[in-house]
Amino acid sequence: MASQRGEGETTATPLEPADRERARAIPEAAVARLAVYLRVLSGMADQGVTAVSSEELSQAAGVNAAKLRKDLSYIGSYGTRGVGYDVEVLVSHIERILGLTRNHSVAVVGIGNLGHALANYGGFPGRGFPVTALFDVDADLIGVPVGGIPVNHIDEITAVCLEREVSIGVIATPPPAAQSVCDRLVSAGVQCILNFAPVVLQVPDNVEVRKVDLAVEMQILSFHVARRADEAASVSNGNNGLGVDGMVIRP
Amino acid sequence: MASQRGEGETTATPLEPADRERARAIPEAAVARLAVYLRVLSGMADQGVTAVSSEELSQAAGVNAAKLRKDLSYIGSYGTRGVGYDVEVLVSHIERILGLTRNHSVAVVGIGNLGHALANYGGFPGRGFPVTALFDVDADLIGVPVGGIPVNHIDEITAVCLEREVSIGVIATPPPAAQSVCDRLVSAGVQCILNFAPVVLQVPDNVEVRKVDLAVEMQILSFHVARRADEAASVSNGNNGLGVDGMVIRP
DNA sequence: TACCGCTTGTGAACGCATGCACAAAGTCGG
DNA sequence: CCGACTTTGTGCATGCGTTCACAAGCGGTA
Repeated sequence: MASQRGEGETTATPLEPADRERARAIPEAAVARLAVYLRVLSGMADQGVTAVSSEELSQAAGVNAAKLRKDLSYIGSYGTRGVGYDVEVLVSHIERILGLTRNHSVAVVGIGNLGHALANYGGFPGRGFPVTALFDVDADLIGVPVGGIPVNHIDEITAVCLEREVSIGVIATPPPAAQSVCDRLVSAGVQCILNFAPVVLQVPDNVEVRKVDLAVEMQILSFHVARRADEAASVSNGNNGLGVDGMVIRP
Repeated sequence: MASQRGEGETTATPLEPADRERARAIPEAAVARLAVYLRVLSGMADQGVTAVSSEELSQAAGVNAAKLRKDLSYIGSYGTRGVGYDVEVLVSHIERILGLTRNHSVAVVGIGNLGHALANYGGFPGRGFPVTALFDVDADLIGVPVGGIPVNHIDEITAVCLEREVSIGVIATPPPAAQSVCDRLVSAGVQCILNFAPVVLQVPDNVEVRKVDLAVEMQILSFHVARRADEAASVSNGNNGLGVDGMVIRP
C-alpha cells in the first residue's frame, strides 16, 4: 500500500511533480477512456504499427477525435503536429499515469460461479493485476486451488492481504455478505474495491469503490427496449398525438 | 414486487403519452440510479416497510437526497409532501418506466468461465431477465445443458434468437470473436447488447450497447492507487506527516 | 377551520464534460 | 530555405447533470 514506498523493490515509477499535478486534474470519465486507448494502442503495437493519428485512434476507440486529443492533453503533449503520435511513447505514458508500472495484487472474495471465473482469468485481462489470494467461507473450498491459487478461509483476510500486499479487493459474494467482507478488506488496508454484489457499500472516504452491477446494466437495456417499443408504437399508431387527457406529445 | 409481471400476456404495459414524453427525457445517469433505487425499495418492501422519505431512501442508495428527488421527479410525482413515498407505488412506477413489466429474454454467447457463471445466475439478478439461449462454437459444449439450458452452436444464433424472441444479447466470448458475434446478434434482430469482451463494438445506430470491462475497471482503480500514493508522497515530502504503517493521511 | 411542522417537487445557479474551430508547430517537396 | 500541407493542442462556447434553496402542499392538532 501507500505504506512502504521505499525505493527498494516494486517501487512505482514516481511521477514528476508536473505529472502529479496533471493526474489530480484528470476527469474520471477521461481516465476510463485512457484505459481504452491503452488497449487499442497495445493491439496496434502488437501488429507492428508505430505511429497513429488522433483520427485513426479515436475511430478505433469509438470516440471523436477532439475528445481523444483533449484526453491525451491531460497527460501531457506527446504528439507531433503534422504527424501524429508514436504508439510506444503513448503506451508508456498512459501506463505511467494509470499506475500500471507497478503490479497491483488482487484478492477475490467469494469463489462461487463468478469468483471462479474471475480467478481463472488468471492475472486479469491486460496483465499487471495478478490474483494472489482467494477467499470463501465454504469449508469444502478451503485449500482447493482455483486458477492455481489455494482458497483461504475468509477469516484470514486481514493476515493474508497484509502479507501479500493486496491492493485491490474484488467482492463476488452473495449480497448479504458483501458489506461485511468489504469492512474486513478495508481493515486489512485494502483501499480499492471492485464490487460485483448488488449492494451499495458503505466505506470510509479514503477507500475507492467501483461497482459492476449486472442487474442495473440489464435494467438500463430494458429501459431502452421499452423506450424504443413506445416510440415505434406511437409512430405506427399514426401518432394522433393526444392521450386521454389530450396532452400533445411532440413539438 | 411486481409479482405478476406478465399481466397475463407478453404484451408490454403501454406507457401513457405523458410518461412516454418523460421517458424520453430521463438522463442516462438517472436511469442507472433508478435501477438502484428499485433494488433498495424492493428490499424494503420485503422487510415490510411501506413508506419511506427521500432522506432515508437516498442514504440507502448512496446518493444525496436532492438528487434522488430530482431523479424521481423525472418519472412523475408520486410522493406525498410532508410524508414521503409509498414503497409499493414507487416500485411499480419505476418498474414500469424501466420496462420491467415485460420479460426480456436473454441469450448468452460464449460459454467459457464467465458464460457459465452468467448462465448459472439463472434468470438474472432481480428476475425479469430469463436466460433462454446459450451459444458457443466448441463442439464439446453443444447440447450440454448449462443452468438448465442446452448450448446451441453459434451458427444457429439467428434462428434461435428469432424463435425465442431474444431481446438482449450478452457477449462473453474471447475478444477476437466479439465483433462477429455482435454482427450476428444484430442481424437476428437483437437491439440490446451487453458486452463483456474488451473490444469496442461497431453497431448500427438503432442498437444499444453497454459494456462491462473488467480491465478498464481495474485500471481506473490502479489510477487511484497511484494518485493516492503520489499525494501521500508529496505530503510526506513537504512535511513529515507519516505514521508507522501506511495509515492514511487525510485533511 | 386555522395553524404548524415536515417533506416533496422544482426553478435557478453552478460546475464539469463535450464539441468546435483555429492557431501553433511540425513535415515534406521543390 | 521556403511555402504548402497536415495534425496537434487548446481556448471558448454549449449543453448536460448536479446541487441548492425554497415555495407549495399535506397531515396532524387544537
